[in-house]
Amino acid sequence: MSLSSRSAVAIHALTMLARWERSLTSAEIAESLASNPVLVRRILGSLRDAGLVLSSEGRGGGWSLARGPREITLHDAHIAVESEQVLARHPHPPNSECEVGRHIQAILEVEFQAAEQAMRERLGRTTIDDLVSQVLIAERALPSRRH
Amino acid sequence: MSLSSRSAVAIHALTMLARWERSLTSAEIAESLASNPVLVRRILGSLRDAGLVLSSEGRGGGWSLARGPREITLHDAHIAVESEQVLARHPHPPNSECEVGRHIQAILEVEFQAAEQAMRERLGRTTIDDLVSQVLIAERALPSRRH
DNA sequence: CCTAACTGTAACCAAATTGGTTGCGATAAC
DNA sequence: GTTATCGCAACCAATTTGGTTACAGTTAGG
Repeated sequence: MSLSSRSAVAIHALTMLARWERSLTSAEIAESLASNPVLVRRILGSLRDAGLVLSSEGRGGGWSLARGPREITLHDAHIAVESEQVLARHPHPPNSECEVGRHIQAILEVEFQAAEQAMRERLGRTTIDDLVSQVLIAERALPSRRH
Repeated sequence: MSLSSRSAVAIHALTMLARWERSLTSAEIAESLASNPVLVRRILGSLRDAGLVLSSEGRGGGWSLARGPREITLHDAHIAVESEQVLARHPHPPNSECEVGRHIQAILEVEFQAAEQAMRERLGRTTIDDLVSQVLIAERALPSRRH
């Protein structure tokens, strides 16, 4: 299988905040995700720790973007909620008495980091604002009920 | 966390097969991995299904490369043992009554596939032969005991 | 033909992770 | 002070993971 879906949830939430341009509660976001508020607060909490969103407590509180949607990339969201390693390394060190075992970890580390970097670089090219634009385009393409 | 370490194990095994240029048993490979033969057979079984290695049963049997080490990339090993998706999608479909929920899955799918493709492309640039070369170089750099 | 050395595979295990949930305390607006 | 919100700990079932045991099937060699 793959990683957790936290990235998808985080990006979904960020897109909502950028789309509606107002503070949203964890309940509102949870409804769109067909999930529940606690899960949303968990993930948005990571985004807040990473400086992507702001939260305010108490009545009327909720979540809002900490910077413009053009200044938040999918990569920002990804690293905020997910561990750095996407490709898992050896579960434990190989046998150092084997010539391959002695060196493979260090060699693989370089290769895997390069591959992960390529993925991050691609994620970094799309902003939350791009996603909002795409949502609006997709919505316009729907058979409208207004006429 | 990240994916399973099957890729790392598969690449390790392929590198051994290319380095020693002879048939190896799952026990020999397991020893280098500090793991056990059944696990190795499981993973090498996937590599065989993908056409990367050959196995022969019975006494004197074991595993060997099905093609030259220059014709096997890290990407080949990766897709042979791991599911395609590296970035997890939504755990379940979002609420289609929300404008963002309606479209985010399809939009994210394109972005995530592009990011995964970038990673695969990078993995595809390194061959098992490259790793063997790097092992030999690293080994030569070690303080030798022979003099 | 028998035995030893292999692969193949099913069954099982403990540990970790995941998405989800409940409960409750803290905070702030009204 | 009541209500709406976040913050957080605790817990849960399901899944995945690396690992292990057990054993059947296959092949080479004596």
